[in-house]
Amino acid sequence: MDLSTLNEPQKQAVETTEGPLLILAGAGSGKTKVLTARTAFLIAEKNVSPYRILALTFTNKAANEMRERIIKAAGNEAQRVWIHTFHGFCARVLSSDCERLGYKKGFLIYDVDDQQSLLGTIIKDLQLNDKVYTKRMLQDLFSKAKNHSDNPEAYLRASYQPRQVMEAYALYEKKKMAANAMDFDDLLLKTIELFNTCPDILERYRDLFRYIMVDEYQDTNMSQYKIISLLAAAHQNLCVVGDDDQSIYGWRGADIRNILEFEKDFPGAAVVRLEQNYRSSQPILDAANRVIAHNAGRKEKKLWTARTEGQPITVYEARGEKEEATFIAERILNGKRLGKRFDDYAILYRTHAQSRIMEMILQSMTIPYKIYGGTAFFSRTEVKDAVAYLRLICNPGDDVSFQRIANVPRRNIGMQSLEELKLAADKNGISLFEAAERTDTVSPKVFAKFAPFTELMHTLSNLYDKKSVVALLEGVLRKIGYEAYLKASDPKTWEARWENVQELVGFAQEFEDCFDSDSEEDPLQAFLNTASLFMTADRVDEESGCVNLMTLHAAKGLEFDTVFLTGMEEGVFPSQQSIREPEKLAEERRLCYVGVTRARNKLFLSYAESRSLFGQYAANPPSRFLDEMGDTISMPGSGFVPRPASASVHRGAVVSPHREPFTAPKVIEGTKPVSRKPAAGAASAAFKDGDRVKHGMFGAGTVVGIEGSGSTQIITIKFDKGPEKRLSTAYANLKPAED
DNA sequence: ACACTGTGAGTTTTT
DNA sequence: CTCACAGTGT
Repeated sequence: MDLSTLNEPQKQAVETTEGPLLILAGAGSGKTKVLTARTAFLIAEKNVSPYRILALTFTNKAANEMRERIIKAAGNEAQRVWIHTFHGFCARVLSSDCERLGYKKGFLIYDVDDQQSLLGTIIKDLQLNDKVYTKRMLQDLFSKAKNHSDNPEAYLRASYQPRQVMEAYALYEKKKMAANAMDFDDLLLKTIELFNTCPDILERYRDLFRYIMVDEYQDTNMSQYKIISLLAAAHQNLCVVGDDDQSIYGWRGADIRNILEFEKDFPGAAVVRLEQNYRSSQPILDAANRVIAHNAGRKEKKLWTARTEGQPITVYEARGEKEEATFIAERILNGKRLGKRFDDYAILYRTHAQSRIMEMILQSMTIPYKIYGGTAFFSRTEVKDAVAYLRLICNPGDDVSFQRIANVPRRNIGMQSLEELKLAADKNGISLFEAAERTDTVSPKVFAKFAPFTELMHTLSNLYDKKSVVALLEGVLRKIGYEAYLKASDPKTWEARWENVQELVGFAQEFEDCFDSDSEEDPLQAFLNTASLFMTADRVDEESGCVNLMTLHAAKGLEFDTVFLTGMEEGVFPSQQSIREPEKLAEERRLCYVGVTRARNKLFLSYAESRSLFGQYAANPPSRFLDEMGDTISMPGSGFVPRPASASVHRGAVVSPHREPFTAPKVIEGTKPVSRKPAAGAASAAFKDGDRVKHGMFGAGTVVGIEGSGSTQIITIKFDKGPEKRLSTAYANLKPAED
């Protein structure tokens, strides 16, 4: 096998096949390449059967990418390598043996929306104060408990949760069991339970998987750690890849200690550091290294690159978020003129809320963009409705789905009828569907209300030939007149919604094409579980030629030619709720590190003097992360005074809501504005290339570039002492030099 | 049963 | 500001 394209540490990581191995893979250091090569090496050089290799990832995307690349490197037999997400792997393990835990064959997977609606009924059932006990709060609490302990109930009790919470938890678990369903966290926990209570099953998998690899190890939680440990206990051939500096999911139960203490947990572990970065230029890496150095307790590593030359990082101070957005949009248009593509650009922000203004400005300048994240495909109402029909056909005991679609499309079934049915079902210990079909449980009136629905469901069930999910889905949509229903319910959005439904059909088709028809599994069953484990229908994302907008979290694992890191302000990034807690602040810093290292060639950091938050203007000082980057970046303008180290800064001050609007005067490129309002300082003076200027702080320099005009004009100056700087003419203290 | 109106809350979210 | 949801009115 040819390992010549690998560098020394990479080669070492590939060739260390026996025993525990920790690969500390810095950003952009080629970890996927190493994982792929390592798998190919095991198959080709060590004669390991592909199906004895288990590779675990977090996202479907990562799993797919790895599968593709492994097949490319090791040939078709590599298809039999077990490459799964943690949840997908657990779902697979459980689907063959869930009966050993008291589940019926073919359990359902409840996603967050299903959980929420179930919790909603529980809050009602237990008559909890819904101001104190919200769906969201219970969901977070239960998930936290399940992420931190394999005995969530004990965990809740140990944290002194009130009786109400304990009761809600018990009922939640009971109802889930009654519906033969598991939530995402259960998939992991129940797998542990299965392994612990059925030694024969654990033995089987231990024996099967001789080599185990885990991607993004820094993001594993307690359950995932336990699953890995159980499987790897005998042979210890466990290879984990990760970067403690990129651990950004602590708030979701990821335990950074898993990676920090790997060598303790698996004695004799080999450690390989991948520190050569193949992605970014030196200036970008310098800034990244500087920021992350402010975190304590790291696995020390220093990224380096052979690309020692590179464009300097640009820091931009905007007055408000509109100006920030305008600056970015202009830069992109400018780049486009110079031959860049729109999809070379990524705009990153801390929270989704920040995307609004960005979108607005991009739209107004007709720059195509796409937003990652937002409402996940399978969370869309119309998609969920359609899926709920399939779920109810598959499992009539699924009360969550029953409630969702009993009145969709409208069948004149309201709260009243539903409540009576629920009561009856509860009393008799049967499902809503069963209760609706029995004349002895509810009043004739209510029975009559549900009769058309239950009859419909029987008709729909008969459409299913146990072979084609697509045929079933299309039949269901036709029979319920879903297109007409969408049209009637919202004339503005029905087309997009119907498209989503069609997309679901497409997804089903894709699934069917890949589905092994010889398998004993019911295709519908398998389809539903696959769908539950997919956040997004990835194919929609293929659109190219667009500027990429996403949160910093969503950017992990991606790279772009040019990255704009926006909202670099205290209280925004780092976020307000993280500032006080050192652990959380450290995670924000890692998030910053992730953001910076997404850029290949050019990085922009921007902040706004004030921005509108919840309808008010809040002025925030520049992010401490800018300070922490030190002289690897240069701060703009004269107005910048380093933040005092003490916390005496008055945070979140609300400044006058009557500030001037941030709109730039509309001018045609090249003409001199007549600024509608004189900008602060000496800004109205016009500069041109080659002009000598004097800056209040940086001294004398030469103008080497001008972009935009009016209050958004940016001027690039090469200062005699020091580097190039980009300044806003409106705010920088600039004067024409006399010399 | 459904449409309307007022209130309150508002990170990040791989599965 | 802007969305989600609970409560009110027809």
